[in-house]
Amino acid sequence: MPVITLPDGSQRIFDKPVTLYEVAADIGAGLAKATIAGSANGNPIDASDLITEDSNVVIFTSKSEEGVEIIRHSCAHLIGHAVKQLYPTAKMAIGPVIEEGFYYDIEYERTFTPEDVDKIEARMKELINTGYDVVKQWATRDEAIATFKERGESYKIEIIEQDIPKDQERIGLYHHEEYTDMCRGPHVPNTSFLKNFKLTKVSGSYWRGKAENQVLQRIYGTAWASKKDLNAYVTRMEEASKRDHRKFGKKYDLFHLQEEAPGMVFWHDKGWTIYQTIESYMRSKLKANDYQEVKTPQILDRSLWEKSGHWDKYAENMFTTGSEERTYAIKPMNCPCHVQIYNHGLHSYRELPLRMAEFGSCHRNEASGTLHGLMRVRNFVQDDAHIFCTEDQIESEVGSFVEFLQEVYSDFGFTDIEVFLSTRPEKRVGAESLWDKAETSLEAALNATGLKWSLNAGDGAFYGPKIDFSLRDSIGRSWQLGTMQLDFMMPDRLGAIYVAEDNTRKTPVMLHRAILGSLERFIGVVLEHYAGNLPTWLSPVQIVVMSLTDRTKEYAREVSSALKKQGFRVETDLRNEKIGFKIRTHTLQRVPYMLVLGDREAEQNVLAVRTRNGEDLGVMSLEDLVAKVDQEIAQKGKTTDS
RNA sequence: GCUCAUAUAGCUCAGGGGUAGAGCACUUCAUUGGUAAUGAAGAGGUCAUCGGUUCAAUUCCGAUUAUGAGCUCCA
Repeated sequence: MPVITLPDGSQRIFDKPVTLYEVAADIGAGLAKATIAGSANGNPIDASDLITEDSNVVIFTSKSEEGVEIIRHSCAHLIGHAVKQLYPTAKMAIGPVIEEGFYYDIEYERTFTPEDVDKIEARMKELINTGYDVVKQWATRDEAIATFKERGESYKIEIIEQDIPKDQERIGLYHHEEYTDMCRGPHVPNTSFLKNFKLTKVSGSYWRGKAENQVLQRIYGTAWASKKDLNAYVTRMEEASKRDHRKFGKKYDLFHLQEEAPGMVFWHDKGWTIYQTIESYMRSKLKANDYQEVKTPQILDRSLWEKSGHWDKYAENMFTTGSEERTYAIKPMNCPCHVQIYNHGLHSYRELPLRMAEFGSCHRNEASGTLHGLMRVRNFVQDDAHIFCTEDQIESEVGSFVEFLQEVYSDFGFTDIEVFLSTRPEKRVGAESLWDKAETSLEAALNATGLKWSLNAGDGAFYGPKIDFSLRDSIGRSWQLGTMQLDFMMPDRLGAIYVAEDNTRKTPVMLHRAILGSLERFIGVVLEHYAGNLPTWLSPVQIVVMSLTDRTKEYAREVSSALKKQGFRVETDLRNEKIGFKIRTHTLQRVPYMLVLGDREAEQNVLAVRTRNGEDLGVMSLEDLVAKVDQEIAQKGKTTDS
């Protein structure tokens, strides 16, 4: 006699065990038809599963997040059905759901080509159109093993033997006509729920993600509740690839990378202008927030890195070099250097917190396969700083840092910030008790800021736990930029001390912090965020002055030099070309303001102003333009211009 | 680093066992124009690097380097 309680609190009483589907049908025929799966007392169940006891039941349709996730999971199974029909010798490994989609890892004697993927997708569509029922069957371990043995699915057997807990007796098998897959489920009851999918790519992967294992082929796909959602996803992906910062790097002549310096950027004039604009902005912000700025060496003797712990825990990421039988490391971080500066002279507690910033060039030997444009490089500069303080000051330092960070992000047009707390990783230095203390105090400081945060267990730095700040860009992608890392280890290892109020010598706490992270990466993020339309304060060229005919060349030169004197970044286009051509060129280069100077303007000593968005601002005086652009620059990224 | 793919002019790309082509950009000439492409001519490439096969390799094969996608989100 199960009593079913629905999310709205209403109850339905049945005189015998019922399936989820029957519960839905009892509520309404429409709901029954839309039912994908559900949950009973919080446990996900299939539509065909029997509910035997009193339960709180939730029904998932394609309108719920759970429903969409199940659709994706079932699509993965459908890859299996199609692949086994087309390529009977393939072996299916695992087919999980990922963010916005799914994949299936498959072993096959040759690599799948894009044509194969097209074929698989076409077969999947055919199978969906037949609208067959997915039949679930509970099996014992032995039955499941026998089933997969018969089918030659060795990966499935390995999963049963190695991954499914020994005390779990029931295993869910899902029959897609002649194809059978194993899953904890739940799954859709019929393939007609799977219409809105698309296979996206194929790539290599390893069984269980380990490089020493069998190489598998991974077919990726995406699936959605409706055609509209699917199309929106496809558009979003296209939009993201249009925004690729590497394209902008070439198109706007900002930077390049070349074979001889993998992962290290050649900044061209225009890219370097953006870089310097950001760096000097940060410099002024740091001054305003009571940071001192320093500069330290790039190459230091191995002994220092041994003391700091880097040589031990970070060796594979460090470049080394030698001279006269000494070994040096090229610095991957600035922190040990900052402790050296701190250690010159004796500090009183009265001097703390002492905030030390450096735009120091660091090198990290990232694995070659991970390099990616400006986003993942081997040589970069962070807006790095270390705060030496007492334990009591941690909370207020974290608090003022968060304020500082929010201010900076909003100047770049970012408002959507996510916060993560990362705790002790496997590879670490320092006693457990110190880690306990560090994690507790960082968490307390984080709570005091009132920010919402989530836990990222095991993701801390080797010397301490950290808070990471991610932000979402204009198309919803998340980028981890800012960080605040608490370090009880390094000051002690490198002998930093201060004289406390009671005249004893104590070890300060060190906070490693950055707001933009690597400037290289940050510029990549900003370029993609604005889709190349940098706000005027960041634009490498802010105004272009164009002569209409050779008669107005001289006037154009005068205007141009007057604007340069005002501090604007100005280009002068005196080429013997038609004005339409010049406008096109500079519009495509996304220059915010274009000045057309013909005889009329020269006579009246005015400027005809046009924007990169095709807007004609009409005629104005030089003073008016200066005021307008100055005001826009002062607003930084908080403009609505795009 | 590993798997797969890619590498041709400054850029975007076509081509193919007998040493290469387009568009844009560049240079020159004509044109002096009013808000997203004036016309004509010209110049420009050791076809990533190093080997192998071949009468002959940019093309086929191998290695190297770089680049791209992926390699974590567990049946």
